[in-house]
Amino acid sequence: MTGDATTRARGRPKTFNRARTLDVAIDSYWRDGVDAVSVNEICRRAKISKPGLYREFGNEDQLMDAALTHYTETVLAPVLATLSDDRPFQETLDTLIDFATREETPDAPSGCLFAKMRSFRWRLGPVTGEHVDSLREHAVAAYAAWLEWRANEGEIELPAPVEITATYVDAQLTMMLTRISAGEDPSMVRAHARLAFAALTTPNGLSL
Amino acid sequence: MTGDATTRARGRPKTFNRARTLDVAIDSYWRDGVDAVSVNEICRRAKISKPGLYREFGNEDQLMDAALTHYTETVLAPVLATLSDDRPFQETLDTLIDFATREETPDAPSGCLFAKMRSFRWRLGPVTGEHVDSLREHAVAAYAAWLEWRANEGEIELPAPVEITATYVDAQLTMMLTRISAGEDPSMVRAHARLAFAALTTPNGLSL
DNA sequence: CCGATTTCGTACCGTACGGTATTTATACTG
DNA sequence: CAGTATAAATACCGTACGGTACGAAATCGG
Repeated sequence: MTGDATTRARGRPKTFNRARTLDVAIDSYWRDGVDAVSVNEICRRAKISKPGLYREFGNEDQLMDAALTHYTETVLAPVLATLSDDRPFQETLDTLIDFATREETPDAPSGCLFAKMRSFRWRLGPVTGEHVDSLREHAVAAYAAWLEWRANEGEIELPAPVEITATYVDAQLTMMLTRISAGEDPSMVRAHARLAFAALTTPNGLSL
Repeated sequence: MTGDATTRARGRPKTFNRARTLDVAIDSYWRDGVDAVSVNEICRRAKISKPGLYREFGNEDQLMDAALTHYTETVLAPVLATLSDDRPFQETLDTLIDFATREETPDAPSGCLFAKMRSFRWRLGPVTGEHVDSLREHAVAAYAAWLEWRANEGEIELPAPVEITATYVDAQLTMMLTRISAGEDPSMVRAHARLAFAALTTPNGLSL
């Protein structure tokens, strides 16, 4: 019936900028940590009123969830997608390490919002919390598929059952992200990554 | 002049039990996390009044510092002391891993208060914060001395300069403690420890 | 211009925090 | 039994939090 491009407005036109608010929230959570940024502070930074934010997102839990969703789509998914690229094991691994140890830039803080949420798992609301759990499972499954693939290609030899190796990769990358966020020296973290992933790249695995 | 066993009291006798309050504080911080326990909550659990606690410890920062001091003396120091024992490398390493992956007991929560404070370094007050920094340096130095000792004995071959290897051991143990506190499966964490420390125990080190 | 409709933000609610002013309780001293 | 010294806890301070009631503002159809 209403053939217009957008549905014609009836009352006061909406001025709330959801995308911009979400950007501020993501940047704040990412840069300063989920626990250090309040809803009040996000409203201050985004220059919006608090009821405006609550009308748009519902509550703090759903705001975080929306931030995590958008972060996943724009940042995390491309990284995990590289696990499906048919490249040498070491190249893909280096991509992961580079992501985890990336230095801060004006538009992208160091570390990873998802990793920060994981380390605060027990403080998250139910929606965000379960979202984090599911993302974690998804990431581990992606690592497992990648590792089995490269093992079948004869490129690496799994030093332990694939579930254990995949969660090991996940744990090591998460730790690297945490340490980079904590301000540790990226070159030191990268040096540790070489040690941690030697278990995968040394031909004989471990003798233990 | 006052020859009595204890100095005779002049006013109302002191009933505040410092040791017991400190025990409650340590257990609370250790079990629930430094960030999750308020001064109010510690007073509630210790059944003391808030001014009483503030008279005894000064402020929250100094209370945490006192808790960390006592925890270090009673829990941490004995563990670090094992690094000076003349035992096979693998035995001492197993001791460290056992400490890091210990299950919770009624009187000792899993994880490590020091590790929990480290992950909250930037939220700590100045006193506790610098205490944590200095403890960390002390621990890394102890790891470095141990590693060099066992390398000189020909028991292991350092896969990287000793400073890097020592901080690697520190980082891995800290991560294990963090994950155990987060409720992860201890057997999984131990399996990952075997992978992480393979870089030290495999004869050839890494080929990377 | 007048309601009807929708969105806006000010001002507020209850709670909890770290920290303290002040009063009350308990002892010794003369 | 005063008077003094010390330590106890009640009751409060200012601030910040997550969340919302409610009236003001802006656009519509008539």
